[in-house]
Amino acid sequence: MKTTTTGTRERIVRTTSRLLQRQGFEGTGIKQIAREAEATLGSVYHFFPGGKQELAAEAIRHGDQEFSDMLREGLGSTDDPAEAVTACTRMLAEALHASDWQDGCPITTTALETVGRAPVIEQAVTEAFAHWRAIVEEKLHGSGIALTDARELAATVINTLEGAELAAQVARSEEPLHLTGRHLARLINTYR
Amino acid sequence: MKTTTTGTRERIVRTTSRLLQRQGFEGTGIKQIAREAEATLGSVYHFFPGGKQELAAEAIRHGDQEFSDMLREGLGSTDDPAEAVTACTRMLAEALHASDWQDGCPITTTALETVGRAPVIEQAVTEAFAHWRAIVEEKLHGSGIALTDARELAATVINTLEGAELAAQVARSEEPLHLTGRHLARLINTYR
DNA sequence: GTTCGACTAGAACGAACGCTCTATCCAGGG
DNA sequence: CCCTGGATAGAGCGTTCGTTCTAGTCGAAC
Repeated sequence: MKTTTTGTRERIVRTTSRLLQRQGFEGTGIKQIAREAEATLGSVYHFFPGGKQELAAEAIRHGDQEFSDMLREGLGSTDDPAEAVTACTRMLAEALHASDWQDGCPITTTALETVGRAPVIEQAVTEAFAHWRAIVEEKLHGSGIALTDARELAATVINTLEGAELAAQVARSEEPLHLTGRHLARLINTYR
Repeated sequence: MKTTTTGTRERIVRTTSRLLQRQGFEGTGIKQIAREAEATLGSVYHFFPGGKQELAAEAIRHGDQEFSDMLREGLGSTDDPAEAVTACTRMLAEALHASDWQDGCPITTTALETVGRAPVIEQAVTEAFAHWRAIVEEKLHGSGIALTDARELAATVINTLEGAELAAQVARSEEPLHLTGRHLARLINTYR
């Protein structure tokens, strides 16, 4: 049955995504993935014959979608681009706090662990960052900011969100994210 | 002889620091550390009876010092605080490029992998971030920026540097760091 | 009713993991 | 000359790693 099929595959991907987010690539074992996804090793290698790397790449793409959705929701909450970005920091802070500071960026840890040594994963990471930048860029440009400025700002917004989320996770505090929201808003407003 | 003693210990710490920077905590084995530091397993456990975690914490403190020195050097290169920060991004970009995009922030990967699960390491990470913020804060405040503003800006400067370095590493390009330098300078200048 | 392919199931492989343990080395003090 | 204790050396512990492989289940197609 198709339903069961895609069900198992998706369960594996989602579980992998969550585990990579929380414990990274090297800290997550395939057997643990199978166990927590309630699948067997055979199933995992059936769906992902490329092994751990292929599975991780797919999980990164899943995390990409997840984060993209959140960005779109936050950015869509208001017309003002500066306020829209702070809405994103607020959402990130809430989600991070709610997960007891466990769920930071879904791909950062894996990205850092595999940079320069796992091309399949690296490409998924590169694409994810490009997607996120594009989403922010579109919002900023649509709010009247010149295209080049919007593109550059978008890159800095994403990078700063990454850094702030790391800081918030380590400090177990929403403050770094809220502060980042204020500073990014201030920076954006210098372009209008 | 004392020289030999401290020599071995320090060789182990430096090697661990470099390996954690490049492959993270979970991706680095104690036997690999011993091999590359030209020490034996016995020596490693002699100096670090707390095992891998104690060794990692010590390596984090070493990376803390390393990064602190670089911050001080970059920030000291000019009086203007905005220019001083871009000097740091320039130094980071050069170092990252020179290492073939391998040597990013010395502690980020390990910090993310162990957050919430290895208190000894977490504390070393927390202290490192605090040191770095303090260094930047002192520079900004010394340049005439109000204390509260300087403190907040310092936090954002460090967080943004972290995010930009990650982006530069993934993209194998100095551009994210240079761009961040420009944006941080712009943000800082709004406070004067 | 049989054949087939997608999927499940888990035993087994060699290698590596963190760590413990005993043995040895060797300089300085008695 | 022996003794002591910091430092070195590495075999070996039990466990887990990623992966491979064979066997079995089961619905659909002919």
